[in-house]
Amino acid sequence: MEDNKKKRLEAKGYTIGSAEDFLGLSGVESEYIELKLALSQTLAQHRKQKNLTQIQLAKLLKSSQSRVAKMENGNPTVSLDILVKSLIAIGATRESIAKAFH
Amino acid sequence: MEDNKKKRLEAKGYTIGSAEDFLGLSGVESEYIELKLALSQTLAQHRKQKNLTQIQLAKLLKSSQSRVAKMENGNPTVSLDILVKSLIAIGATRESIAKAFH
DNA sequence: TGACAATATGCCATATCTGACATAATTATT
DNA sequence: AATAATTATGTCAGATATGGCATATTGTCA
Repeated sequence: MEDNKKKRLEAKGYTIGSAEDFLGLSGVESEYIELKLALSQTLAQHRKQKNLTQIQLAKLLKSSQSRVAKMENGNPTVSLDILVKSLIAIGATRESIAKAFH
Repeated sequence: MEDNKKKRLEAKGYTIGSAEDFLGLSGVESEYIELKLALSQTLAQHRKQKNLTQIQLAKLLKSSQSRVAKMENGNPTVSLDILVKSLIAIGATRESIAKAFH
């Protein structure tokens, strides 16, 4: 568990120390990150389904393309709040948001 | 809709302008607030089910009693992130978190 | 391959959230 | 009712997230 997983997260900007630290984090923090990634992917799916570019979505959300990119990549500076708000704004149902949590 | 609802939200610290503004907000923002309140209540339920005081939960979360109180009341200065992290920390399953979104 | 559209990354000033503390209000317990 | 225990509210300095811009990278199509 996975140097691969660790590297994937590090590549996205998460700070991860030693292997032990990483294992130690596996409680709350890692589950939270998983949820965030699930929401990120859900957002990207909804955008693509609507044939929108990140720029178009950014305008809809009154945000910027760069932030949309970060949202869709689970960047650590992106909050659950803005992910959920964005999903609502793009028309995702509560049910489809809930699915990401399952 | 509902001076009652408006007043309930205002009492919790949400800034709500004219009735029109409030209706205007009824899209993304109000749905987001509803979700947050649902998570707040879920957190309170879990805490009570475990017979913990807010102080005990605060210690578990490495936070403070006052912040726990705000979490459980849907205070606008509380983020979804911390609500979800707290739910995970208290042992809520992903499924039970998802239910709040349904 | 080159040119163009789309997405990703780094950075920053401003805005928002955080834990903590003090204290008020509410709710048991006697 | 009085006291104690619990929960709620106000405030603030420090921490984190925000949109936006510049630029890099990747993908697409001629």
